[in-house]
Amino acid sequence: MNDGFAQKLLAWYDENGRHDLPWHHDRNPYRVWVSEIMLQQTQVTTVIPYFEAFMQRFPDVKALASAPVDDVLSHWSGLGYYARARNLQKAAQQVANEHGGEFPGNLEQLQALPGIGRSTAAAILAQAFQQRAAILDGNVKRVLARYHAIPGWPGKTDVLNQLWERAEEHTPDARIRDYTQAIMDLGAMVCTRSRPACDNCPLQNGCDAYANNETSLYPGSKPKKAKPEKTTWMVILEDHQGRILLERRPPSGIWGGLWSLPELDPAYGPEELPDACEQAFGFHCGEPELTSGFRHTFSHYHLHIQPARLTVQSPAHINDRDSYKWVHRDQALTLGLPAPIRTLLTAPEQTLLL
DNA sequence: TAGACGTGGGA
DNA sequence: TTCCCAAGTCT
Repeated sequence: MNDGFAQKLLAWYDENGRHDLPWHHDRNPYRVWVSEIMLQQTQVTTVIPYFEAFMQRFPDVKALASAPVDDVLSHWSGLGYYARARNLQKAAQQVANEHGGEFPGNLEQLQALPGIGRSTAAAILAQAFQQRAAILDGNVKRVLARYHAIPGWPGKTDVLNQLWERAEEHTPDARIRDYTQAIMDLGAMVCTRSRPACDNCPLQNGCDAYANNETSLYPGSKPKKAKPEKTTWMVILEDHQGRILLERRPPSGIWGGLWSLPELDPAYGPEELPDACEQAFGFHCGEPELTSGFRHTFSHYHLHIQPARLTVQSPAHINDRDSYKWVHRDQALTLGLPAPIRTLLTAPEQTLLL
């Protein structure tokens, strides 16, 4: 399409875009890939320190492929969506073993790697290989939904298909790397979710939503549903050496693969916790110390985390050595922990008023 | 296809 | 306080 969309965007980008993000330096497929995975559903300012530390520890595909998975997860601790980290390493191993250590330079083979979908594959192609490919992230969805006044929530397939069609139309042959960055920058800096800066927008002339003074209607909002409330015991089991028991969470599900505090069924009453511990872990505990719990909000539900601290009375030995370990607090903080558990262990005064 | 999957910031 | 949602993908 030759309506000047890309040209206007590129001219704006040259003057106003973000040209100095960490992954813009030493640009290669590996760095571009890692940055794109980290940036999924995650804002730039959050990603930057994680990206820097990750690159220090895992400078190339080989380093990532051969690292212990716990090491990878510990560098992801606090970023969220931990399947991204597990898939990242799986993909690194596939690149190392099936592609001779070099990233494939086409859409199909990139998308075949775990964690890389249509948009991320296109972003890698554009940024690292300078090949024409259309991306469609949250920023681009917002820009295009407004520019073309496309109604409906982008979570619906037909809306999404319309957006992809427009994304493909506008994507130019030349300066694909800059264009890809430019349209994301416009969405992040000008065509923002609330109070877009239409006065500074290079696409104002031609924007259907602006023409009708209806920018707030696009993109259509997601249908709202009440979040369920869940409750759990999180037990802080402490042995006579001052170590606490950590449990490795199952590979799928919330906080998959991370180390965390053992959970106990919320149906147990406080006085039943010692027995419950004996049943679950095989050793006897003293009376629990209870504190006020706190609520943690996830995307799909609220979780009431009720901490209980118990001192282990009998000698502590756990059969499942792969899923449990005794560590001191300082050691625990070097592991991949869920953010609220990290807070609980780092700043107990905030949650544990003992 | 709808729901699962984290966390932090803005309104 | 509460809701929304951000460089999406997987099941």
